[in-house]
Amino acid sequence: MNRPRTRRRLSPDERRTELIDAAIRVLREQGEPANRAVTVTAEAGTAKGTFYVYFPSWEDLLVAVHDRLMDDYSAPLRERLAAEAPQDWRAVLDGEIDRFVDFTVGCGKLHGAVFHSSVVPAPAGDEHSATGLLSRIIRRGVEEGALRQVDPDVAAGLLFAALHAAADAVAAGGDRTRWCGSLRELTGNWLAP
Amino acid sequence: MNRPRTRRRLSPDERRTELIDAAIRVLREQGEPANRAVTVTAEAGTAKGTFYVYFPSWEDLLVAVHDRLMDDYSAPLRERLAAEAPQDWRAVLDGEIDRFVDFTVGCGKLHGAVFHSSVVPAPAGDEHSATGLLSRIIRRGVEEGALRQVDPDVAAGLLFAALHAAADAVAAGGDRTRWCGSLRELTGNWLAP
Amino acid sequence: MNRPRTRRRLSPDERRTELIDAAIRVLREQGEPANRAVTVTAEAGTAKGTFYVYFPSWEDLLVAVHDRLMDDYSAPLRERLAAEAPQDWRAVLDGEIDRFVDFTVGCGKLHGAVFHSSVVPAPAGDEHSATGLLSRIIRRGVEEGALRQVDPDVAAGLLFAALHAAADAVAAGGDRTRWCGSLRELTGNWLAP
Amino acid sequence: MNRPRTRRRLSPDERRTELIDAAIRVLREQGEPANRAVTVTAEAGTAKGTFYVYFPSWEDLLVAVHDRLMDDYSAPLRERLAAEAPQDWRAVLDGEIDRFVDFTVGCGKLHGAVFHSSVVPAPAGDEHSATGLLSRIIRRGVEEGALRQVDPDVAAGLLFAALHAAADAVAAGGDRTRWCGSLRELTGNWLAP
DNA sequence: TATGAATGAGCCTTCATTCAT
DNA sequence: CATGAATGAAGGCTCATTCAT
Repeated sequence: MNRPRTRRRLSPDERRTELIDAAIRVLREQGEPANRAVTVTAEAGTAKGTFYVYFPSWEDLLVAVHDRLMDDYSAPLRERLAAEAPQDWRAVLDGEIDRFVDFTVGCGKLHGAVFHSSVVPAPAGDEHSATGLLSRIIRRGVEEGALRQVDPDVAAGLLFAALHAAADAVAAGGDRTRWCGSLRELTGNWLAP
Repeated sequence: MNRPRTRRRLSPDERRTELIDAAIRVLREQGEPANRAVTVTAEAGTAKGTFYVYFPSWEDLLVAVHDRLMDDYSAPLRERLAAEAPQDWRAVLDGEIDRFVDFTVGCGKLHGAVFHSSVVPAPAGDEHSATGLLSRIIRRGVEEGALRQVDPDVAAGLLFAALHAAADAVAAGGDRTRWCGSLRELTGNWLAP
Repeated sequence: MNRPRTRRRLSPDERRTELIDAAIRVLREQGEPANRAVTVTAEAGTAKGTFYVYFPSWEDLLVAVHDRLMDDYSAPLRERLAAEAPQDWRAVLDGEIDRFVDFTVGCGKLHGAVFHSSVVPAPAGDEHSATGLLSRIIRRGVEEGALRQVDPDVAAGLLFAALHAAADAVAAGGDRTRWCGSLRELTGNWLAP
Repeated sequence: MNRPRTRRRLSPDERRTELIDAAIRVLREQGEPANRAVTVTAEAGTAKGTFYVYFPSWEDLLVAVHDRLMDDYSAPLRERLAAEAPQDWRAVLDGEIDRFVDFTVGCGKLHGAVFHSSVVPAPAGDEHSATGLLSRIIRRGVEEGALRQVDPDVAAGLLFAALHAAADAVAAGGDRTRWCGSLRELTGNWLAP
């Protein structure tokens, strides 16, 4: 009687990836839904119980989503940081302003769920966190004389907060040019050597 | 513990105030608890049902708590803004850095529950919101030549985010001097005319 | 502080009457509301607690409402029954068909709340109940040869049910002429001697 | 009493049936209980939450119970109506008087909960409703000359009400012979051609 | 007598998680 | 591995009733 039409047999990695993909779609559109495991597995086209095969709890999924997004976002930056030659870190920061706002706005409601969550910790030193990346950029900028002498970790925290605020404001309907412009003015006056 | 044998009959205003006070105590120490109405009324020494006499839902209480905190915090600033004589708005902002961080750290877990909540909206124009206040300060500063020409609303949003980040960091164990110092450096370079 | 604008001091009977009036208004329009004591006292313009001064419980109010309605409705019938001279009881029953349907339709939602309620018992012998009245009419009709020999109590029960059904149907939008006509046909063939 | 140590996993249809069965038992004996979901699931030997897996609300269960009872009761009638040959519809109605009273009395308190409920609507045309069935019987009877020319829908409504009243009276301790006899007299005189 | 703030038992419902199949 | 029926702890909220004023 209970004949599941197709018991899609995937490799664990594929299944896991599908769940994360589904979660990203759900979070982007609805934010954190009620009945989280059900909503995500329905979106992924699997059974409710499958959720717990791959993630002991919702928070574990959130961490996985966070890591995925950060990896995607930070790939070009990590590449840049891997290069040892001096670079124009001021320009890099300027570029990140737009890129970060675009990224955040594109995330829709996902952003609040994943990044404002107290669940996903962001230790300053973690190179996979947003502030971790900014911190490394600023450190390089300071070392290479492209930026004013500031405390890289603290500056990264402040900058990230400001970026965040701008992105949220734009996502909420604020004027993109105005926010990004002000942000550029802020970083310019603050971090120029 | 306290078993008041008799009903304490209070005026609605007093009871409401007691409930808000109790909620602030609870939020400060535990953050948002499970069984919210029960926890708050127990702290207030009243019956569970009394909660719903005064607040149709938890969110209504949160709004009341938010308003109370903002009113308390903003009282001196509103006074300053009421005065028409020119003032040293740079110094005011510098002072707010410390005052805001102190305030936020003193809020403990309350802060996240009330201010990160999507429940309590903070329209830019609202003079009772934190950004609304900052915006008015910055506007005055710009008008009176104490601050660089910036977009007051946007600048307030960015500044508030940075203040917030610093306060959160200090609350989480960060070095207060370092964060406030960096913040002062940021505002100094950014907003000095 | 708590100064009730006017503490209307009425004689207990007036107060009681006002509450019953208010209950009838409420029941007619909303049927049995949620928060019954509150709804009725609000309609009556008194305080919630006053309800319990006059009625130990909702059911007691229902009984009072029932008695009031029945007294009003049955007044002409009781008068007729008091007269000892023989009467055309067939015509009386025919007339009651329309009067009862009018009455019931006019009651709106009140009807279901008060008369379908298991709370208000209607002992067959009770001359204040609808079936009690019908029973006495039928008994007189049988005794005076105006009606076929039937069991008065049982016939009253069946007739009342049929009247009720017709009234409910008309209240629900059924065709009045059709229902009353069929009812007249029923009683005619059934009860004619 | 029964503590099933292990989860009883059934097909949805079986579980649903068990819940409806349990509900019928409960309603028959207690009428509509307080804590409805708990009472029914306890009777069914399942966990409270299981109720909501099968019925979004109590009213949905009531509808299911109603349908089940009507299907059971009406099965022989539907069969009769399916046959095209003329039948003695007077005798059928006479038979239904006893059968309906038996059925209703056997329902105990269930009857009021399910059939007096405003939740379960009974449109006149619905062949699964009691009046719908009676209506079809009367229509056939009229067409085949076994019954007087009456409006089938209206007559069905009136007849059903009378049947109901008799059944309720018998259930409440009334004399079965008296009520059924009077009912037979009523239908005889009313509907004989 | 009248008031309306206060009470708390109790019902409804959700949903994270388990586990028999 | 995958499934989805089953679970039950937990929280939200209502409202009949009480009682201090």
